[in-house]
Amino acid sequence: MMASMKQSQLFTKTRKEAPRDEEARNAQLLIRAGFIHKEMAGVYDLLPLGLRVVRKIENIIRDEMDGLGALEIQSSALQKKEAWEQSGRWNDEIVDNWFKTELKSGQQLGLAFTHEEAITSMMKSFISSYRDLPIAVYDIRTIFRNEERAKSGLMRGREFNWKALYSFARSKEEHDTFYEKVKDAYLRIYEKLGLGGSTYLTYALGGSFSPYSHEFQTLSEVGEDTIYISDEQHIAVNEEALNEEVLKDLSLSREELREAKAVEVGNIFSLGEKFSRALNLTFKDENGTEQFVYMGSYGIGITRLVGVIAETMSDERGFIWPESIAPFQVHLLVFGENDTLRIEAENLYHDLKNAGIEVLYDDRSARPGEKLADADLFGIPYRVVLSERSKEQGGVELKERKGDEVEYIAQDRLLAELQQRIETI
RNA sequence: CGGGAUGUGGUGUAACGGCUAACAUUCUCGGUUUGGGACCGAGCGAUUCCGGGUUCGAAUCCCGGCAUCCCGACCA
Repeated sequence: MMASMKQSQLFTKTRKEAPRDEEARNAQLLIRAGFIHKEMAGVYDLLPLGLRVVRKIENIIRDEMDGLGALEIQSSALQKKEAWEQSGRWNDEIVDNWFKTELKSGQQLGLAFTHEEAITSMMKSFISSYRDLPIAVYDIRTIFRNEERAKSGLMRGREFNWKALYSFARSKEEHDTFYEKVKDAYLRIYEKLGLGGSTYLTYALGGSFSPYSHEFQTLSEVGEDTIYISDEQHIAVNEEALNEEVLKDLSLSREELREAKAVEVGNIFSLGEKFSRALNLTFKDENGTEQFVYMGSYGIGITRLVGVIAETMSDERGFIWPESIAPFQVHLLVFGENDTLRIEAENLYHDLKNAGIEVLYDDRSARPGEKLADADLFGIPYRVVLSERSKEQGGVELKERKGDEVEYIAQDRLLAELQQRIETI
């Protein structure tokens, strides 16, 4: 992926009007700005700008996964039926959102919607002794879910990108320690994505070996979940798990909780021996006794995160991406066709680019109005304008997308100014 | 999967059962323009989702299918 580029190279186009077949704000804006293209209901192509956002989110996640000591792999999308039969999940009565297909030979295959079975099966090749553990592997890839009803743009698709982390431990204690570290890593991820304030560690049902599981919910009006928030502890309880037992466990009372709509942006599960028993993933302990591996799985819906962020970090003119995931850091615009200005803009572009700043340079011969409208729509954090007017004011104009303040600064000070402001991650 | 709505140039819309399916935008060409999606002129672009039916005549009415959106159900 190029760090910087000229806008004239961008083949996508912006639109003034949202397509009729999208009602969700996230999809309307992402399509208007040319970040995604709709293939069919619940299925979207990631275009250059959208892909850049996704890559940045992925890299934030990668850093945190690496920090946990997890190693990245790439799992296959085609999965064999046998592993799923061992866990009992091949049956459509149990899992109804499978996409299944078959080989020419007639052998049945599944299109991955999760990887507990596949990874557990795979790890049998690599785990045999307590010396091999603990292990954590993660995977960032496209998965498929045959949703009966796709909805809300990127929020609930049939094909989407996600990150899955699987952990393999010798004991519950070893697992629990790792689980807590993952919890913290997740919170740091949402923080880095600019969702820290609106994302809550949420207690939900579904824990195999505890009264509840943990999920991460981000406030949004388009959310499908209702959560009850404790502002004091910055945690929440999913409506489905709002019972006396859970409240007591968390030392919470109903009175201090407030209700809100939210989107599930991640979840973490202690799987215990559920899959290791089903697929017979074992290790020999120090005494030579065979034990089942204690597992955990941890997911983050990357595409859905793009949807949530698009939904919440935008105004009537377009996106307001946080610096950490904006497709570019700086949007450089030049107005008019004046040769001197054009040369200066070109030089500025190269200076910023060579300094390692990600610049989108609008070198098109479009009119100012169109360039400004596109800049607002794209939502790149810093907008730099070079024009006759800016020259009269002493150099270039600098404006942050999120604010209204316009500053004029000398061209030779621009780089230093930007370097000072732009967060380094 | 139950219910509702909608399908018309690339995009957004209009058109009483009746003229060559209209307007805006995009796009192409020429000209004038350059700080909030400019203006003038000339063009290109449609099997009105698909199939059947009613009618002298269907974008329009009826039936079936498909697609998309929304509500619900569902949702490791």
